[in-house]
Amino acid sequence: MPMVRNTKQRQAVLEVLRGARTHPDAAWIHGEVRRALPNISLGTVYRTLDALARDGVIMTIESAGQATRYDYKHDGHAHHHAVCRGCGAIFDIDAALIAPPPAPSLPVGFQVMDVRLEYHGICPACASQKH
Amino acid sequence: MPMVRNTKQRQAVLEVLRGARTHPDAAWIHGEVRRALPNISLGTVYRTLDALARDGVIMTIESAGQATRYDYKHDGHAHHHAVCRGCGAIFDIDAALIAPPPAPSLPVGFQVMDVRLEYHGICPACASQKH
DNA sequence: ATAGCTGCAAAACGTTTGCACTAGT
DNA sequence: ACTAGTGCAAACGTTTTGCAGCTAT
Repeated sequence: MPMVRNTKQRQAVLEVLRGARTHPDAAWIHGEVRRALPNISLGTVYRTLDALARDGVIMTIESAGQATRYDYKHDGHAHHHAVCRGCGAIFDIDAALIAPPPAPSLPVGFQVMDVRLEYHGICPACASQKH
Repeated sequence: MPMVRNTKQRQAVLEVLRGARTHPDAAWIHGEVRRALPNISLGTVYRTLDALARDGVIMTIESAGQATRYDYKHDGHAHHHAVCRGCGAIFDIDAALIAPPPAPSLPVGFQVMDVRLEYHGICPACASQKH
């Protein structure tokens, strides 16, 4: 198995993600990390985010037709998301308010790494500007 | 409000989607629809899928780094998905086996159009070829 | 008649990758 | 020293879009 190195790029990306109050995409993260490491490349940001997601440190949120958003898993405090179909805004929902999903009939041998519950719809802001 | 036309392109795309036993992407759908309408363009397929998704007739499944998959909502027979992180394969899960999600603390005024529950992980095939 | 819809092709977009080099272990 | 990680830039695959012509209403 591969050894994982603790580079400043990885630290910086994680730091930005941990401090983010939103659910940023790779480009935004790149811009923020640049303030600490001006020469970091977007490619490295993607590679780092990929690794962090595979390690389960962060999670990804894919919205149709929009850039993938990334979400730091704060101290195992699980939460789900409400995704606006109009503007792509993402709202956090405390998982504690939702009953834990029961074990369903998954394919035999399927190893679950992540359960995600998403409410898709229209946020108030987008609903009001509709005609 | 915009009028929706019942073109043969739209009919054909819907027909293919209804008969699909898998969760195809736009390119596959395009190939299939071509058998009925050889001149239909990929752009039209995308525009049609977009409209159908907005109407709630079909749903989209976004996997990280892979093409968006489309899923016809058969007669309101709701189901959820298990998505393989390795190969992108999607397995259906009967929603009847899962407790109905309780009303959570959504943003005030948020109109829910779709609730999706996804189990992300590794399918048996991908797990066996790992070392 | 009049918009909506289409085909085409080009472009935009997010993301990945090959390479030579750097740096963590 | 060894090799994972990096910066750069080019390439990739998916999706969108401008436009002129077509077609359902």
